[in-house]
Amino acid sequence: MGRAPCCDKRNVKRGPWSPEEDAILRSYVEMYGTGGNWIALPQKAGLKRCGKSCRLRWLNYLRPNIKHGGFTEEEDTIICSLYNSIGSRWSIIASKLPGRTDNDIKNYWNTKLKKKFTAGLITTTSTSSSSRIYHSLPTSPPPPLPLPDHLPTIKAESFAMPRRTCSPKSMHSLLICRRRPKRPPLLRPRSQSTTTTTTATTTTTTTATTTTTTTTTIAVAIIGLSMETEATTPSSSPSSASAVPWPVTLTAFRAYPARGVRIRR
DNA sequence: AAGAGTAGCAACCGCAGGGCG
DNA sequence: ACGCCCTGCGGTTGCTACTCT
Repeated sequence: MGRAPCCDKRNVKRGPWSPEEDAILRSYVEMYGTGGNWIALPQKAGLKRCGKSCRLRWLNYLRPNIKHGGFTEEEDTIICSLYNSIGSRWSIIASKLPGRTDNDIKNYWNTKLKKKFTAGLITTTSTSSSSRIYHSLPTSPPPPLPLPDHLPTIKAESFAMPRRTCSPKSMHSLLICRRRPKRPPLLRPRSQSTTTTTTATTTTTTTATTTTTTTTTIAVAIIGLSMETEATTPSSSPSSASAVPWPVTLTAFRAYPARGVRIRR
């Protein structure tokens, strides 16, 4: 039996978000919350968007406390250390960097940091033997290790998935396994979007969210690595996290030029 | 000045896995 | 126990802006 699509793609708008759509989504979520159902949200809010698209837009762009660009050297080091240790678990890495999204970190890594890291311009501060081993293979995550027979069930709150409880199997998958094989390239249709050009500025003061540092420690224990992540991620400690109210967030809307519609290959 | 090449990044996709009836 | 629904994740695409020739 095939999987039901998350939405009717014929009737949803795709492509870049317009400032108007952003405003609608922001005001709706701020007023009513997500209601625990992103699928139903766009209809309630009056948006012709897929629920997944709304969620993504909110999480990566509209949500308060989001920082864009301007990665500090300290953040670079944290990202590299964690990538060195756990590979491309962007959500986990993002949970260590308040105000950063996994998408942002992923993009930053792919476009800039990977090159700097491979060129040796950034060094991780981890001194464990395993980290040293993986440091020699900076572009690859650690290889999969055998799944132990008896693993405890662990609350996954610190994995930025508060609703979930990780079974040993899913924890293994989460930490080690590649999720899926590569799919063939696809030329996706892009929707046309409005041509409005608006610049808006949103100022948000924030209170830092305390992120526990147990995440990687647990992960490391499970996969049998002796990693000193705690020591390598100074900004992730609860005390320092709460002591650093990260700066005011400036959100500038981009211009949204019209784009052509492309046909799926 | 114009075209080609490259970088940056927002957004999309499909899948895995947990929740819940 | 089972199957559907929904969320979250990581990989990828493709458009825009920038740089180079």
